[in-house]
This record gives sequence, C-alpha cells and structure tokens, in this order.
Amino acid sequence: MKQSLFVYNTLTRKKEEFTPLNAPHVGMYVCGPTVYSDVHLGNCRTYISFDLIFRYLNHLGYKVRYVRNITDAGHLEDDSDTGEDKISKKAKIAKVEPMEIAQKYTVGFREVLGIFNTLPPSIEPTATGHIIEQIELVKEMIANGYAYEVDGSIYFDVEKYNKNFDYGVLSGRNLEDMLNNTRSLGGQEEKHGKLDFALWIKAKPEHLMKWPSPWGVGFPGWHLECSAMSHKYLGDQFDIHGGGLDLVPTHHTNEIAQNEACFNKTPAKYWVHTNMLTVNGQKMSKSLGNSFLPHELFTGHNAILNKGYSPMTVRFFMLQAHYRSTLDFGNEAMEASEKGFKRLMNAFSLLDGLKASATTEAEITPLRERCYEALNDDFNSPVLIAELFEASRIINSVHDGKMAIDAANLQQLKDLMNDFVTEILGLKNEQASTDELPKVVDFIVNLRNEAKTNRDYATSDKIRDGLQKIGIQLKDAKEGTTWTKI
RNA sequence: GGUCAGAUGGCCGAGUGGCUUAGGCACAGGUCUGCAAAACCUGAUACGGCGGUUCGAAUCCGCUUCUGACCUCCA
Repeated sequence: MKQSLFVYNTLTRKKEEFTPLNAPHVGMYVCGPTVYSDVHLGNCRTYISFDLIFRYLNHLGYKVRYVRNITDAGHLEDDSDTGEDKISKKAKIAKVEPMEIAQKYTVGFREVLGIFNTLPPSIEPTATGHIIEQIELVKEMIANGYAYEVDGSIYFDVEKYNKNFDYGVLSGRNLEDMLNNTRSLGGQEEKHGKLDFALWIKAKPEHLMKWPSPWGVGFPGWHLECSAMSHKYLGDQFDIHGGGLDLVPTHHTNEIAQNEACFNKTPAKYWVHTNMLTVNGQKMSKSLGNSFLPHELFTGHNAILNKGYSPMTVRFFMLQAHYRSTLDFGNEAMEASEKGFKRLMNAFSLLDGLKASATTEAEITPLRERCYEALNDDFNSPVLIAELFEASRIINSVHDGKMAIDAANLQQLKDLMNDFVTEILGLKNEQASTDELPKVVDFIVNLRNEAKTNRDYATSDKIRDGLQKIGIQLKDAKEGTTWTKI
C-alpha cells in the first residue's frame, strides 16, 4: 500500500530506504538550542522541519522517541581553553544567575515553537542535568586513550582518533585538508593538535557555572552534552540524528568522534540536516545582524518587513520549500504564501458543507497515493502541498456544483485533508472567531440582502465595502452570501 | 586560499534523460455576477554560459561565470 520511505543521509550523501533499527520504535535526536538569547526565525525553520519529520513518522505508525536537548551550559565562545561559557558570560553582563538566563530563553523557545504549532519532543533534557553523564564519557575517552589532561582541562586527540576512525566521515573532508586549512587561533597552547577540542574546561575562580570533577572544578565542552544525552536516552545506536546543516563540520563531527571513542559505535544510522534560511541570499544569523525574531515577523515591526505575517503563514511558507534547500525570505514570497495558505484553508473550511452525489467525477485514492509518494521521497512537503492544492480545486469545484463526488470519495477527501494538512503538515486555521462574531456578521448580511432584494445597491455596496475595510469579505453566490475574514 | 553546495519563467519554489503539466503568487482572456469578490476554465513567460556524451539533456560529463555555506559561535 504505502511505498517505503526514503531519507537523505548526510553520511552517505544519498537517499536511503528508511529501516528502523528496532521497528516499530524509532529513536530521533535533534540538536536543540543554546539558551543564551532569543531564537530567531532561522532556528525555527530547523525545528519546524523536524516537526514535519516527527509528525510523518508518527503517522506511519512508528513509535518515535524524539529527544531534543536544551544546551544550558558548556557552549564555548571559541575552542581554546580561555573560552568562556556562553550562558555564564551573558549572566555576568546581565548580573543575574546563569540559570535565570537559561530559564528565560528556554521558556521563550518553547513558547515560540508552540506558536508555530510544533509538537513537543518526547524528552527535552538539559546539559546541566547531565553533568555526571558527561564526566563519565570523559573518563571513558581518557581510558580509551583518545583524551588527555592538561592542567585540569581535558582535550580530545583528533589525530590519534583518526588513526583508528575516520574523523571526517560526516563532513567528507580528510584530516590532512583540515589540518592545512584550519586557521590558527590564539590561546591554543595547551592542545597537542590544532584540531583537538575541549571536553572539559578548568574553571577560573570567577567562573559562575562550574562543577567538581576528577580533574578539578570545571565545566563541560560543547559537543559533549549531545553525546551524553543521546546515549542515555537512545542508546549506543539510534535511527535519526538531526540538526542544522551548519552543525555538520564541527558539532556533529565531534559528536560522532566522542561516541566512537567511548562506545566504538557510530551513534546514528541516518544523519538528517536542514538547510539555512537566508535573507537576500545570505544566511540569517545573529552575527550578521540580519536575523529577526518571530514576534517581529508576526507584528511586522522590523525594517525588512512590509507587514506582519501570521505564524501559520510562516509555517506554510517554510513547508513550501524542501528542508534541504536554502529558503530565501522576502516580502513578496511571504505575501504569496499568505494568499496560498488562505486558499488552502478556505477549501478546508468548505469541506464539511459539501454534498455527496450518486456518481463521482473525483477519485481520491490516486491523490492520496501521490501525497504519500511526495513525503516518502525525503519528506517532500512542497510536492505534497501541490497535491493538496489539487484537492482544494476538487473541493471548490464540488462546492460550486461544477463537479460531482460520491459519499465514499467525499469521506476520503475529508480524511486526506485531515491527515495531511492538520496532522502531518501541522497547519491549522487561524480564523479564530469569537462566538458572537458569526451571528453579528450574519445579521448584517441579512440586512444587506434585504437591501439587495429592494435593488438598493447603494446600501448593499456600502455594507459590503464597510465590512471589507474591517476585514470581513463577503462573497455572493447562488445559494446565498458567505463571508471570510481577510 | 581550501572543501562543499546551488544557479529553473515577473517573484517564491518542486522536479527530471524523451511521457501531459509541478504548485503557489502576480499577469492576460473567459464563465458566473446588478457590480464586485471568490471559485472554475484557458493562456503567456523557463531551466546561468560554452563544449561533450546520446537517437534525444534543462536533467549525465567537462570547463567557465556567478552566488552561498563551512573552515571561528551559529539551526
């Protein structure tokens, strides 16, 4: 019935058939945010993409354990031993407890993702909650000979690791190139090799976030928390490991090295990476200053924006591009998505009022097949959406009495829209109307119809134009007048 | 500089060795309508450049130009 799912694996640079290690269970780990500032729209794109993947795997009947971490410690400013914990740094500036910073941005992160209608992960573990597990991994790496101590800090020996493993498996680079092309950074005198990275960093006395360890008081390096938490909750090996494309060369490369060095096993079978959101062709990032926050997008309060766009419009906009392509943000594109999304939602809302006929001119089964085909081809949401516009066309035609559909196909059509629009794409109608509004509008529409019957078009047009200005659009049809919020 | 991606019609954005076209938005014509809107139907505009492979390439290969990402924190 359903064809098999193919997933693009960064490890092999090919689309591969998805076969879980322990079906029907699927383990998926996605690198979450470092909570030291607000999430911007580019971050959101990644989590919306994985939300689609999570939702589709669930739809297929898999029992998915979706782990997405919160990095609330250990994220270095740079990879030298003078590096400072990002959370800790921000806390000093703001004169608050580090955990206050982490809490603030964790709450903000969840709030924003909720607004985008993403499902919460199964487990959302924090780095600070897994210091012991991280220390255990460091011990293991030292015992296995892949890590060394220098004055209370522990580093990972990349060149030694590369003798037994392939450090560049994921990025496709070889060690020699990396060694030749890495820019030399300051403050690295403690490291044996220029690619070596910190696993545990000795804390200076004034450092705020620190924990005791066998090597003295310190804090964990970035990368380590993901190895510790993915291992704890998903085991030596799990199905999917995901994150933004920019994590491939450093974070995920080091994560794989840590896991291999500890357990002699590659952690994940499929590595899935989402592409960047760009603005005028450039990656949206905090350092470039071209990022903007979700609430700025909703309200339109940002110099790049002509106006605000609703959360579901933004979600729809993102799903209209494939997750592995860069997506360029622009006002024109957003306005196009806004209209397209309304078109889809309008069709969706007509669904319940459709009348079945004895015969049918619409066959829904092949349409459903094509929807599955789209998603099975590496979660191709843009193609799926194209099919859903075909479904919309059918709905509109049936509604206009231009096409007949029988009861069986009508039910299939309803199921199709529910499954793919609501459940899998996670889109919902935002035309939240209060209880009174429909009654009020209906009342006014009746008044207008009286005027129309009396051929008092001046009055009827005045009513229609007035409502239009308020944001309610009337549509006259043979069966009567309908209305939508614009 | 090194490594890796990508260049598709007015815009966004899929796809692909030939089959009938992605799709959305915008545009033009039509149906419907008191007029409009919506909806439906029809239409136009395309695959960066130069070579090569092939019966046939926008799709494969080579070169070239441009853009971006990573190599430093980044989803």
